[in-house]
Amino acid sequence: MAAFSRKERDRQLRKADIYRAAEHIFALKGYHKATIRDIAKEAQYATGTVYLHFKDKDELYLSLFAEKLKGMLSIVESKMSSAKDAKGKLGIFIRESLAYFEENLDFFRIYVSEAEDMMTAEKSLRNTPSGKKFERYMADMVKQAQEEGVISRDFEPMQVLDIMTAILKSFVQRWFREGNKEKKSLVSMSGIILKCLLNGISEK
Amino acid sequence: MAAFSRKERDRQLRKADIYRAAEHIFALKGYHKATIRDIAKEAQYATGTVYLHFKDKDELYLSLFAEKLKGMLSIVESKMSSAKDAKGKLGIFIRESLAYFEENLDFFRIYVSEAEDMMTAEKSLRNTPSGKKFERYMADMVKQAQEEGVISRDFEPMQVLDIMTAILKSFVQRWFREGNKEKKSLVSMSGIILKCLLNGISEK
DNA sequence: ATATTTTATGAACGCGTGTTCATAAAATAG
DNA sequence: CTATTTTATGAACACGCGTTCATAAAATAT
Repeated sequence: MAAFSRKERDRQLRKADIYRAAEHIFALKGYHKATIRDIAKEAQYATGTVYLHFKDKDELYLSLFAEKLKGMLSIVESKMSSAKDAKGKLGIFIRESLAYFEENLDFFRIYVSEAEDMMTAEKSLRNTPSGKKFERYMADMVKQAQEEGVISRDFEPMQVLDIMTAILKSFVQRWFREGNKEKKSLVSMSGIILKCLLNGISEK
Repeated sequence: MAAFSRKERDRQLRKADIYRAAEHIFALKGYHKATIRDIAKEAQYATGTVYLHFKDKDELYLSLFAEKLKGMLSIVESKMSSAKDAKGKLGIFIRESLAYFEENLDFFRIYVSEAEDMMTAEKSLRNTPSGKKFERYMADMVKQAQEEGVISRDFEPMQVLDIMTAILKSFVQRWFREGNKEKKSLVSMSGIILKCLLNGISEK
């Protein structure tokens, strides 16, 4: 029993080594460009050893991801419970999530941009004449809105674009996920999206 | 001259065939899982023919992406010019973007989730006990907030989570992009993020 | 009709990488 | 100390896929 327990502990240590290495390599190169060889080398094991602990690359990645996120959720949730009203909880959720990100920067680079290679597409547009032109146009629009007192000056114009894009994407994603193609058109959601963007999720 | 022009036209037609096929296949399988063979087959050409029109897979993907987005931007921009104030422009931006998405569904499935295979990570959490538990916890928090009159009932609880995540991600992404690790901590942005989420980008 | 140039074809090549497995090393048991 | 079981190793294998290229077909010119 004691023997088993030590062996098991050893096993866990090895697994943790590999986890750490995987975290680092995945964060550095993204899922596709990270190789098992990379990870094994970083952990100072031979390639095959990784397979003594994980069924395959997918399992390694997914379990790593799940583990991290689980850790974050449990911390965030426990901190949230100290607030009594929902607004307080919301604030804590945001602050504690950010704190956890900051303590696990390596990892959350994955979360923020899985498949960062593909982002080239969006980036490449930003370097294109028509892309730059559009960005300028939008930035000007935002500045105008700020002068008109419609948009707060707390945000930089480019940041407003980021936020707009993020919210838009989130609604479209949700729409795809629900297969709403029959029920409701995307365009019909314009109103609520605009409201969400301008006034946030708060009442009134 | 006429001969040249017809040849050129033919060439463009072929290229368009391949574009269409690529759009379809990329949208269906994502960048990595889509193969040149797939695309060629869909376009009813031989594999090698694709390379008569595009240097490599990357160029095909990037130019497709740039072309589509360019088209969208020019339409959206032209429609926006008909509004005089910034708020009107904003509304048009959102509506026309959505309309363009809807007319190019195949393609925008790419845009919305490049590398959709990787999303498995986030999804897999949603199927995990602790993930489900957390979702319930957050949903309850949102409901509570709605009862307290803090969050509008216009949004479903789950949708609020989506929006929160999207905004959070957008801020973190920006932070990474700017390499602000020295200047400012992530946590210090909690306030503005909460404000953005609750009250949107509008003044006051 | 024949020769010449252009375009299309898809089998073959090269390479990267996930995964396995025969072999060696280490740990444990007797 | 020897035998046996467990664990580690990394070369070899398998496979998918981007890319090329010798060959064939089609188009064009003579």
